[in-house]
Amino acid sequence: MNASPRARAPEPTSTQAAFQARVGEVVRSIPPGRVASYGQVAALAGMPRGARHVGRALRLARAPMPWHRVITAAGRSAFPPGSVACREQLARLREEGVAVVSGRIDMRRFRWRPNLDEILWRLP
DNA sequence: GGTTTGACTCGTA
DNA sequence: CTACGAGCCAAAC
Repeated sequence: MNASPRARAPEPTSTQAAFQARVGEVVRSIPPGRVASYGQVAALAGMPRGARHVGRALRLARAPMPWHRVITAAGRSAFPPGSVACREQLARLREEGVAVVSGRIDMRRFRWRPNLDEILWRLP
């Protein structure tokens, strides 16, 4: 056994792990050519006001996932304008056919609208 | 313990 | 249209 609990490698609690796993499921469900806001992903992952936590979950994510399809509710990249991450995100979205005008995306056109089944599948 | 931080959001001006 | 502030909540100090 591990005699020193403090020596244990930093692992997420079951709650965090569950949330992060759900974020991963939701994000991987976003089809190419569509985008979702952080708040939308948070709600679908079971945390209605956890928009900020989605960002962290994506940053800490180990498994590859289409993180570039998650943008702010205002239709912009959450990364600083002009940053490498921002440009890569917008470039990836453009490759998928998402129109990016002045660093902005029309959420009314490109926002992912999961059908009822997709929503129900990830309910607890 | 309290305080700050952050890949956010929303209302108000 | 942009700007600002309050609200949000777990992690990191």
